[in-house]
Parts: sequence; structure tokens; C-alpha cells
Amino acid sequence: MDDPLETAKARTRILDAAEELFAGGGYDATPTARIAELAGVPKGLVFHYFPRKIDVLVSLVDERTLVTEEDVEAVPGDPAGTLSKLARMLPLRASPDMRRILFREADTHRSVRDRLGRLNAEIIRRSRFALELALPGSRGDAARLEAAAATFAAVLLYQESLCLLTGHHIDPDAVAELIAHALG
Amino acid sequence: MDDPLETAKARTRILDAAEELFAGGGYDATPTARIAELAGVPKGLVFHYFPRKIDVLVSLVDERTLVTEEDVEAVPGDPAGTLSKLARMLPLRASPDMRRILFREADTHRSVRDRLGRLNAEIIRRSRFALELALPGSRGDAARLEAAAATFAAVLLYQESLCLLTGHHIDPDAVAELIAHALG
Amino acid sequence: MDDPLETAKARTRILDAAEELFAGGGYDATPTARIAELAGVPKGLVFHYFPRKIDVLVSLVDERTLVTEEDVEAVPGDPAGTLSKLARMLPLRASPDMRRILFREADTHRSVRDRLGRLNAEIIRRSRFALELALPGSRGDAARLEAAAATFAAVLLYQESLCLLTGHHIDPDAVAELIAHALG
Amino acid sequence: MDDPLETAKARTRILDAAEELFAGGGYDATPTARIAELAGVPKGLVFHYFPRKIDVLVSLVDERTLVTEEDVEAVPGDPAGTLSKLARMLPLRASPDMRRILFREADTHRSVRDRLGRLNAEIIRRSRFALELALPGSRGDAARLEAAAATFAAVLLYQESLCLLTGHHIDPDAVAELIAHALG
DNA sequence: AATGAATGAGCCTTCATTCAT
DNA sequence: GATGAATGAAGGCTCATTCAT
Repeated sequence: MDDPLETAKARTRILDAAEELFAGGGYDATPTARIAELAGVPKGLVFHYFPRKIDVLVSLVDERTLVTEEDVEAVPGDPAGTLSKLARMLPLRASPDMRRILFREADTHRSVRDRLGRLNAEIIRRSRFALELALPGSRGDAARLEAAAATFAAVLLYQESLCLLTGHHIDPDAVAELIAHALG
Repeated sequence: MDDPLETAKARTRILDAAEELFAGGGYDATPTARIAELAGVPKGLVFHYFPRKIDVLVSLVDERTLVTEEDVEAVPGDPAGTLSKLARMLPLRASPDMRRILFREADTHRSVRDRLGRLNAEIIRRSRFALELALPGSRGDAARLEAAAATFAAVLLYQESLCLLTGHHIDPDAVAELIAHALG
Repeated sequence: MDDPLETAKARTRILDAAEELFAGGGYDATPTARIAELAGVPKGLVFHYFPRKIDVLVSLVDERTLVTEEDVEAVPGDPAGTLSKLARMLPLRASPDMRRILFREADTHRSVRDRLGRLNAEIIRRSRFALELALPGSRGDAARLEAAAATFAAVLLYQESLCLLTGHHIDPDAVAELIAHALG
Repeated sequence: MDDPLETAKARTRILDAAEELFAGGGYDATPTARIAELAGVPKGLVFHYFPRKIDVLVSLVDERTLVTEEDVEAVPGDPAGTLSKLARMLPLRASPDMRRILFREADTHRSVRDRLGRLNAEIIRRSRFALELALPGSRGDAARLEAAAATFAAVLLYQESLCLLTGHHIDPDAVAELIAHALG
């Protein structure tokens, strides 16, 4: 029970449980007691690792919505394929659950909102960058490029939410193709 | 001061207050006492009109996300303009506040989720219909048309949320133009 | 709606409803709104006839646990038969529902307790009186006669309650016979 | 101050307080806050031990109306004395307070009703058994024996209630003597 | 007399958080 | 570190009662 490995595992299990529950019922509707229960740890231990309940959410957002520096490898002449590659990288950075949490709790907690803003900005930036590299010449209209990047980011971020909530699925590849065609 | 008028006003004021507060801090984080306070009515009156707190949300969703039958008047040969017109009709059906509420509470309450699904489906259907009418010939690829409609609906629905949360604004007109270009 | 007959009926229907509900779930657990509903009258009317909720209970007890003056006609030489006759008169004075109410609410409201006390005293007195008349000579032990009267009263009063609650039925006639035999 | 001791004491004190208050004013009329106050514990602790208010009542009934297996030791030839002995054992199993609670709350809560039924059946069975053993020969009428047992049980169970409510006292010993005489 | 909207005190219950061990 | 009893503030909801019409 008292080796550092076990300890690390308890903390991780708490975050795992919180991620699942926050994504499911929301932060407010999730008692810390239920997080502890699902994590299989005593209630007091949650407060040992996270002095306030909000720290669980903040830690989750800080540690599980990675904003990496590496850009996608653009394929010149294939903007659609490049965007599709970008789309497939997103879940590695923020799981569908974490994206759901970011949206749901964004306007309740500043740190979450900030993180969502940064994630959104990053995806737009990468979409723009990828499109610039992938497009034959950069003769494209700058405003249209911006709209394209923003649209793609919006679709990417909301995709699972929309599917989960309404049952309607949007295929990122089809959107990538659509956008590429619009800029082509 | 007229009784039937006053009565109607009290209920309406409660819904107004709830709409504002639910959109702001979320359903769970909004005490009924605060709804009453903002509405300027005693706490008990909220429960007179809405026996359970959830009934406030359900009534809000039922009464303020109207799904009307009338379609937008398509302008043949101008798909971008037609989509823009559609975009300007949306707030009449569901205010930005209501759309925010629909998203945030969707996975907690079935009736809200259902309403969001119907609203989304309706916007996709209208976008598709408007594009079909507006496009010169219907030689467009059906799958691409579908992706276009879904993308436009996603952007419309999420637009204010995204702006509110991240500060990043997407111009529906620019997206309409982008999509029109992709299909043109 | 406004003739005195209708009015009288509304008051009666309210008391009928209250008797049923108080006997079933208890005074505290019965909202006045539910009484009005079962009586088929608007909520406000209950308070028109009975300014306080407690007045419904008090009126019920006052009007429906009649303490009459007439004694049972004793049959000399047949104490058992005389007690049985007495037993059959009891429901006319206080229905099983009213007796249940008397017991349940007795220690919550003084007026109810008083009425229960008077009803109990009356039944004991009549049992004693009936036995004195029915017994061949009054050579019986006075203390034993007192115990007999009290026992018979207790059994009579609790009879339906006991049966209703525990499913165990006590036959008043058998107890009358038992007591008669003890005194014979 | 010892932790496990303190803990046990807190729960016990809550039950003690509840027993007193439920017997006095009734279950519905007793706020949990008042139980806590009388028990000298914070309000929240009541719900720590008893998640719902009804659990306090159920626990009380489960833990404080013991139905033991040991029978009373019958004295052959002295049915009155045997019944009196039985009467003196009853308070050990269910205090007057608990009997009052059993009656008052019986028709609202199934578990209470069941317990009352079992207690009543047990007392009848023991009375019958004691009388059979105590009576010289078993030539007594079986039906009359049954009526005697049921009557004695009714008097035993209702005795304090009746006294408490009406001020009229029934002496169990006198009833025991009466019944013995009836069967003798 | 009849009606139901209006009012607010009070209750059960939840839950984050503390703390002694 | 680990544990769960202890604490009390706050929220949803009920309901007797009032009152304008």
C-alpha cells in the first residue's frame, strides 16, 4: 500500500474515474465520494491528492489535454489528406471525454475555459499552417483560408459531442475534402 | 396588475431568468432561489409553476426552441446567400442562450438531448434543401452536399458557444461562401 | 353551485375525504391539497370551511365520534349476549376509520386525546353497567368486574386496528363469552 | 473520547433521541434536526449513520423490538401467575415507547407493520403456550383458549398506550386473573 | 361563496471539506 | 500516507396559509 508505485496508481485511478464521471454527468453532478468509489479508494484520499474538488478538474485538464509543439507533416498538393492526418492526431491530444469536459465546464471554471481556448486556437493554427503548406501556391484568399481553418477546427472539436448527443455523425475526412475543394 | 396578465408575466419572468442563468452558470450550478430572485418572484412560486426544477429546463427547451415548418426562401444561383439567410433565421428559433443550454445539458437530460437532436437534424435538412434549390444544376456530388450541410449546421449551432468560450469568432457568412465555393 | 345544499355537500365531502386520508396515512402526512382533490373541491374551499388544517381533524372528531346517552338494553342472565350487543353498537358511534384516527393522532392534539379518553371511559362505563344488569346477582367481585369492563373496552377499541395492522382478527363475541364465563 | 467508543455512542444517542421523540410526537412531526439536537450531534451525522430519515425508524424497530426464542417458565396450576410473569417480560423486549411507535407508524411503513404483526403473533403464541402448560388438564375449550390468548396479547400491547392517552390504567395482573378464572 | 395564484417558513437531504487517529 | 467519522452550509421541495378577484 505504501510504495510509490501504489501511490501513483491511486492518483491515476482517481483521475481516470473523474474523467469518466465528469464526461458523463458533469462536474457539478459528480460527488467526490462517487469518484473515490469508482476509483476504489477511500473518500479521504481524494482530498489528500486534490485538496479541493476543483483541483481534480484542473489537474485533469492540465494533464490530459496536451498541447504539443510538433506540427503535422503537411503533404504538398494534398490539403484534404493533410487535414485528415491532423484530424487523426487530435484524439491523442485530448480524448473525446476530455473534449466533452472542456466544453461542458468551460464557462464555469476559468482555467478550463482558457485551456479550451488554447486548444481551439492551436487546432486553427495547425489547420491554417497545414493548408498553407499543402496548397500548391499560397495564392488563396487569406480570409477564406481563415474561415476554412476555423470551420475545420469547429467540426473537429465538436464532432464526437455532436455524434454522442444527436446520433448524427460527421466524417472529418469528408469535411477535409470539402474544404480542400473550396480552396482548390 | 391585471390578474391573468400578472400571472402570465410571473411564469414568463421565471423562464427568462432561468434561460439567462442556465446559459451562464449551468443548470446544476443555478439554485432555484436565484432564479426566483432574478425573476423577482418568491421562491415558492417557481415550484407552483414548475413542480420540479428540471421542469423549468424542460419547459424552456420545449417552448423556446421552436422547430417551425417554413423553409428559407432559396435564391437560385446564390447558394452562399441562401445559407446566409438561413443563418440569420436561426436565432429566431433558438437564442444563443438556448443553444448553449441545449449543448451543456444535453447528456444529462434526455428531453434536452432529443430536442438538440431534432434541431440539428432540422438545420441539416434545411441547409441541404436550400443548397439543392440554390445550386445551378443538381449535378453536385450527394455525399459532398451532405458533408456541406452537416458542416454548416455544426458551425451555426456551435458558433456563439465557441465565440463565448474561446473568444474566437467564426463568421457564418464566410463559411457560407466557403461551402458555396466548394460546391460550385 | 351556490345553493345551500351544494354547500353542505362540499363540507361533507371534505370531511369524508379527510377521514379516509387521515385514517390511511395519518394527519401529518396528508396535505390539505390532497383532501381538496379527493373531495373534488378547490383547495381554497377547504380553508373557507376550516380556517386551520387542525380544524378539519377537530371537526371530524367532534362530529363523527358521537358519545350518545342511550345505554344498551341489558339482557338479565345473559352477560355475554349483552356485551355482544354493545359491541355491535360501537361502529355506529365511531367508525373503524375514526377509531384509527383517534389513536393515531391522540398524543399530537389534545382535543383528540380528550375525545378518545371520553370514548374509552364511556365504553368501560357501559360495559360495567351492562354486566351489572346482566349478571344474576351483583355478588361479583367489584375489582374483577372493573377489569372485565376495561378489558372488553380495550379489545373493542383496538379490534379493527389490530386486525388491519397485523392481520390477526379477534372476535368480540368470543371475548364477550370469555368474560361472561369469568364472571359467571 | 476513544474513537470507536464515541462512534458507537453517537449512533446510539441518535437512536435514543429518536425513540423518545417518535414516541412523543410521532415520526412525521419529528424533524431530523431535533433528533440531532437531542442526541447532541450535528445534523449531518444523523444522515451519516442513517441515509434516509425512515432508516432511523426502521433501525429502531429492527434493533429494539427483539423477538427472542426463550419462553416463559410456566407454573402448572397457576395460569394467572404464569400470564403475569409473561407480562413482566414484555418491556424487556419492546419498551412502552417502542410499542407506541409500532402502533402509530404501523400503517404508514410496511417494515414497522410487519414487526408489529410478528410481536403480536409471538405474544399470542406464548400466552397460549403458557396457558396450556399452566392449566391442570388441557380439557379447556380450544376456541376459548385462543380468545383468551388474543385478549391478553391485546391488553398487554395496548396497555401503556391506553394509559398514556386516556389516563385509564389497566392492571395486567387483574386481567391475567380474570382470564385464568374464565378458563379455570 | 369560490378560486387558485402567491408566499415563505421549514424540512429532508447532499456534499465538500476537516481532522483525529 | 490512509481512513472514515464528523461538520454545517446550502439546495430542492412541500405545504399551510393568505388574499385578490
